[in-house]
Amino acid sequence: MGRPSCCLKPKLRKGLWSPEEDQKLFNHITTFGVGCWSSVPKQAGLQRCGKSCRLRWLNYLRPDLKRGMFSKQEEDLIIRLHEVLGNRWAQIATQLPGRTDNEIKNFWNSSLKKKLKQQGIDPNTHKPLLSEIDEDKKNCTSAKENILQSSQQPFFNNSSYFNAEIHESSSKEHFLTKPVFDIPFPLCEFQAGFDPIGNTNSSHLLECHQNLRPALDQTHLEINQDFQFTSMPNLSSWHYEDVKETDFSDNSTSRSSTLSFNNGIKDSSSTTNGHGEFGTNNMVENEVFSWNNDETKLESLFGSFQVNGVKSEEVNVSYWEEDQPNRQNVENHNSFLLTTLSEDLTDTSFDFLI
DNA sequence: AAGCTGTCCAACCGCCTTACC
DNA sequence: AGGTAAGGCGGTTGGACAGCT
Repeated sequence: MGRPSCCLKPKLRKGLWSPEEDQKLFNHITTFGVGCWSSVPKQAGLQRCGKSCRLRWLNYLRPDLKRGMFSKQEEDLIIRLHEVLGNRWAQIATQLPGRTDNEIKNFWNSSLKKKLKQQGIDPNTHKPLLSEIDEDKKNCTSAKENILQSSQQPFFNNSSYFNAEIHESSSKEHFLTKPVFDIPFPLCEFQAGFDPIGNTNSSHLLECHQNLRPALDQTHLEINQDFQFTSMPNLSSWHYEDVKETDFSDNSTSRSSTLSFNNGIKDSSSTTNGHGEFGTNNMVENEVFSWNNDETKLESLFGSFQVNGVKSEEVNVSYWEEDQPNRQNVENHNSFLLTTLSEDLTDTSFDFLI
């Protein structure tokens, strides 16, 4: 038996948050910042536990949240990150700006798992489902031939996502002609898509880098510049010069009324006191989320980095810089490439150079 | 229109880790 | 060193909603 839930304390509200509660919490956080969550309910006049307040803020009220449907790029990225990280939603969420772990988790459970299954991919292992593996075995002429093939095409053979639909020959060729470089990367788990005969050269990581980066870039580019809230109808009474009612039918699944604050507000990196006056809030700007740090996140995944204190060779990232026309090939990504990363990135000391 | 069913997602639960005393 | 509180995270639940019969 664990510790009793903090929400079991008497007089504490549970369940859905009312707009009034949202406003109280939002006003409190934007005014005082994030401090001790356990004291927030009392200070904000809420009959909630601190944990509930924290969750509400992180998953819903944070102004940096990106609402609406996941883009194809985000979808691809989630799949690939999941292949590496598993159900570590919080870690996955760090690579999707504006998305919460809860949101990603829900999206995975409700949509992506089904989609992968429909494609004949086991969402847990990211390998072909057993029935398909059996079918593959029938089609194989010999085990020897398989080994030969895998040694020549170390990842494609075992790739869960390698199929005619998503891998055009051009991208495949491009993949196979990648330069080789060695970095001291922890090779902890290569059960998915890794060359069974030990072809563990770092070109795979480079591929990972090269294929994922454009997707990330695209994801970041697509981040809505608007600063928006949903399901906070009472907030509409605030006065913003640039507030406008916006139709998000193109990209929003919100069932509630939606407000959008345009660029002017977001660019100010400011928060509101509820009266249309914006004051810079360091908490929002720096702690909760910093758009300026997006690049840092990307670099942390793909740029110069250190593993357990050992600096990598600087990765040549010219692929997406020189090969801009191929950016549309983002969808031809190779999800398996990330399997060259450590199974447990959290246990690895990454000293990223910013 | 009413009832049923499936889907989505916000929120809770319980466990683990960390910080502090 | 041990106890406690708080934060963080992943799994799960239940209500709201949409679609179908």
